[in-house]
Amino acid sequence: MATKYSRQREEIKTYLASRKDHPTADNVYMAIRRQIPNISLGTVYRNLTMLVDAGEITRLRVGDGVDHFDYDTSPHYHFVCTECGSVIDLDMQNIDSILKLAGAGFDGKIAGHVTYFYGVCGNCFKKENSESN
Amino acid sequence: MATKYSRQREEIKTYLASRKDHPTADNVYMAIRRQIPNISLGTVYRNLTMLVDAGEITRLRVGDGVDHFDYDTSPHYHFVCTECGSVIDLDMQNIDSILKLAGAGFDGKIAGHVTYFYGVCGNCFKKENSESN
DNA sequence: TAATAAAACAGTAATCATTATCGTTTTGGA
DNA sequence: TCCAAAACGATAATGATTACTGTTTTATTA
Repeated sequence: MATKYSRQREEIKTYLASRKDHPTADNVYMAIRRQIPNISLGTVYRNLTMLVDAGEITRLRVGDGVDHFDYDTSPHYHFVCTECGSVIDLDMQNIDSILKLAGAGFDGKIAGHVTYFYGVCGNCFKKENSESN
Repeated sequence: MATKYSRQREEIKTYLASRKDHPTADNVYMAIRRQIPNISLGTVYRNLTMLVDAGEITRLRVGDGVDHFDYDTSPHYHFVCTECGSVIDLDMQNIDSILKLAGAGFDGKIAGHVTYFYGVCGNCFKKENSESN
């Protein structure tokens, strides 16, 4: 029941805290192997799930078929580039007011919402306009 | 290149048009087998993807690990029940104004957004309150 | 109506992310 | 130091989806 220390979990937290892109389980696995070469992919998955359940990190599902993980658990929104797949934090005010709109005329209980934005990120847009076409 | 008629695809469209829940590929497969017993699951997947690409249906990703399909391609929002997993249409005004909020202070091009709501649906809420607990 | 090439099919194998299992190692309190 | 719980590494299993392959269907043309 009680959670015990593990070096693997600490390294995972440290790594996630150092990134503002939003690594996948495999990204984490590849990175941690530099510190702990024989870490198992299963260990990465298990610890990521533990940290999500403990509320220490957030699991992001942006429709690309792979889970991303975010050390920043404060409420904020994400942008997904349809060109390069990168997931970027957005600096925007919160839009929980849409919960009221959704709840009007609905007979269940709305607890929250998932929103992400998509389009072409600044980098890809620059690239497109500097190519010979 | 040209699309040819297929009875399988027609049955899939007819089935989807008849439902307002949001069937998965496997739901469609099970249902169509009553009409075409030896239809292949691969055929269902291939046709669903074709219909999505043609803009005749919409693919819904609500974070449960399975794609759902919607015959209604008009812009609208969905609610996902965290108890029973059902996906329900919401009757609410559009919230594309959040695109402006997201675009302010972002250097890329925002093309759209994905939003869904979650909580406990009316049915599950009723059940919870009629149980002896 | 017969010939034919493209499209679609059924059946099945492969892929990919994720979870489960299992025998071994580590942790932390007695 | 002892020991039970927790965590681990390695690997197998799962589940949704996609890819492959030889056969059948569609639709056009002779």
